Amino acid sequence: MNHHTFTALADPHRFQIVELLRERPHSVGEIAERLGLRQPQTSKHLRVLTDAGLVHMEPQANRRIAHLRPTPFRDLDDWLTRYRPLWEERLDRLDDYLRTLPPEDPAPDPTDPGGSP
Amino acid sequence: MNHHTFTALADPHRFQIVELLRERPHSVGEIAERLGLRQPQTSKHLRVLTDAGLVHMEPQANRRIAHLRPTPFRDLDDWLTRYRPLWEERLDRLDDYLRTLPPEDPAPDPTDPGGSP
DNA sequence: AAGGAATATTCCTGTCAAGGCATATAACGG
DNA sequence: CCGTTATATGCCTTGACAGGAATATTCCTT
Repeated sequence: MNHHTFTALADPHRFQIVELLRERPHSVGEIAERLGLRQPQTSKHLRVLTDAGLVHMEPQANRRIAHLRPTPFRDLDDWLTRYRPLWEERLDRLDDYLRTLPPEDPAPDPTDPGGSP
Repeated sequence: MNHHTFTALADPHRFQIVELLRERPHSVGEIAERLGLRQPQTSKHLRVLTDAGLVHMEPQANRRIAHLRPTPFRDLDDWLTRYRPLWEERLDRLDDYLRTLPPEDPAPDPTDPGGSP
């Protein structure tokens, strides 16, 4: 996993673009309009996504159509595979998992000076 | 998917921490030592990871043990599910996929004005 | 060739995040 | 209580990045 994939997806607008492209390819203008972005920022975001390998721009006449590229998502899925035991074997070590939950009893506020006359 | 997950994983050091915690929980000092980080930055990164919900800190005597929390990874996996058709149905629309690859034959440069004396 | 539409690039600015360093806090051993 | 270990926090500086506005580029149409 190269961190550029995460960097690209970390920006909310870029994430929206990716979600939009999941349905079908869109032109730059379409993306800008449907997401309420300005055209220059849309182009910039698409450049980041392209450099990260998430998106491929296909010139088509006057426009440029943004496609999602499968590879990085597959890589992400492969990477996640090594984390699946975390929640799939959860039942085998439930006690371990329970320790990741906050305790039930309301612990006294640690910011409270505690001086209760 | 909240973008904090991606933001947390976008930093190479934090990513390394997560990869380290995948094996087993580690204390702050262990993480700092094994990754060659300074202790304060390690604490800061762990705070970011904790705020993003990726990590749970469990006090244990003098130390604080960092555990990986399964939920965000599962969320990531669920989110990715909607993208799996991208590469799994690739064969059904191979032509569409091929268009995301650069052309094999050195096509004439479209920016070339074409004037060949 | 000219005008227009679609997109990219540049410059600017504000914001935010990461590392370095010093220091504060917390829990342990004696 | 004191010193030590483990960790957190605060302050500072620097670099990256996102958005805004203007402008450049590319391609189409006529």
